[in-house]
Amino acid sequence: MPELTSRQEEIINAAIHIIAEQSAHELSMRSVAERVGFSEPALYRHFENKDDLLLKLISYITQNIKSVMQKRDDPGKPALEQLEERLGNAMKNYSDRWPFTTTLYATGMFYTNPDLLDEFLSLIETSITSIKDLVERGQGEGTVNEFVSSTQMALVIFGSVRLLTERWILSQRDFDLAAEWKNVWEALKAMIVAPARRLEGLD
Amino acid sequence: MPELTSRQEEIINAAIHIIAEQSAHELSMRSVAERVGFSEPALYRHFENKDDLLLKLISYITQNIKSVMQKRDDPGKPALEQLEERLGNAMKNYSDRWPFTTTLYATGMFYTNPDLLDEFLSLIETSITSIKDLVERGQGEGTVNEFVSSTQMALVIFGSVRLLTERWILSQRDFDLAAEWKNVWEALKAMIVAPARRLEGLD
DNA sequence: ATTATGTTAGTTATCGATAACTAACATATC
DNA sequence: GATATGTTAGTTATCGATAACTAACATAAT
Repeated sequence: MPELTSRQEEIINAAIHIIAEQSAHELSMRSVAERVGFSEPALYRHFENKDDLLLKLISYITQNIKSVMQKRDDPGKPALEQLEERLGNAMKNYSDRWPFTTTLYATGMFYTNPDLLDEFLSLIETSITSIKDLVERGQGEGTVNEFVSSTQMALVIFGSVRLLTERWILSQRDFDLAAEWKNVWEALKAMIVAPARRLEGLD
Repeated sequence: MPELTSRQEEIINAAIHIIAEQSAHELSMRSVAERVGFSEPALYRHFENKDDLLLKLISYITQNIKSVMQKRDDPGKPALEQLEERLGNAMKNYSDRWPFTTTLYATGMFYTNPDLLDEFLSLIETSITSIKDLVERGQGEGTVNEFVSSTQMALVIFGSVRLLTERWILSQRDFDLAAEWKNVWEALKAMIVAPARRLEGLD
């Protein structure tokens, strides 16, 4: 996680808004300079080259998203509740900071740069692991079905997060992401709870 | 679905291989012409412009993927079996025709063109609907949990498909997609089966 | 306190490379 | 001999990047 100067952050935010409001292939050193309000060569005072800017931009975004998913585990609170809260927060964050979200999805695999690929993979693996840990604790607490592998369950849950978000972006954000997530989560919860609970209607 | 001449198909396949083996932003009329073996202006005999090529390329790919997901429903076969077969086939298709798959994910949201966005949205909605229909029939047959909305269930299932595939691509396809899907599907099946069946271990 | 020196952060002008695309011409096929 | 399909040679626009320069400011030496 590279330390950014306030100028770098300012430039990166300009770039993010270009990608989100226009498109990824309209992102150029020129368009960024124009948006941030000074000349193009000045950007090279703050970033080595375009790739450097892009890499720092991506890790700026992934860092932000990771920080929401990787909240400290509060052992006092039931795992299932905590998972619900964490995913709800993540969705609210996606929604509030939609330029970040849009940029993340827009640049997804656009680039060949191996450092960028690593950044994406790491974001996905971090998110899945964070979910998996809570799922496992939930299995220990008897609230989550323990006959399904926690790894697979985490993938299924995070897959739902990603797909709903992708549809939201493709539809130009024309529905309420956080509200729609509540519906998906209710369905998901019914699918992952421990069998006994399910029959007794304790969920 | 535009009819393609064999030349157009040849050019499109060259473009797909460039995106898959190099990257989306190395796709230019020049690189396509080079790969297909003749000069750049010749491409304009077959496509109006780059956007036209790109749009036909995307719909060529989505058409191919849709055709696997939209198989005719065989009412004789149990819905759950049929769903398993269809998703397995889709995964095998993703794996075998990986340049298609990689291209689809690489161009995902790269472009602003509304026609391209529609093409992507349509692919996702078609896939989800196809899954939803089988889920609903499964609920009618009593094999699938009917207390969870079929729409949400379909989203969860297709989300798993997408996320696994995305990880596979990001990891440079370094695991066996179809084999890994079997594991995910087993977990998924345990999560969607009807409660009674689950307790009786009839799955 | 003033002068000398160095650093930071901006400017304009320009480079070579490459992008998409076009006009004019050539050839082959039916 | 006309139509389809290719070529060569060019245009214009834009890209990332660099060179040469300067204004503003901090700090150190005299």
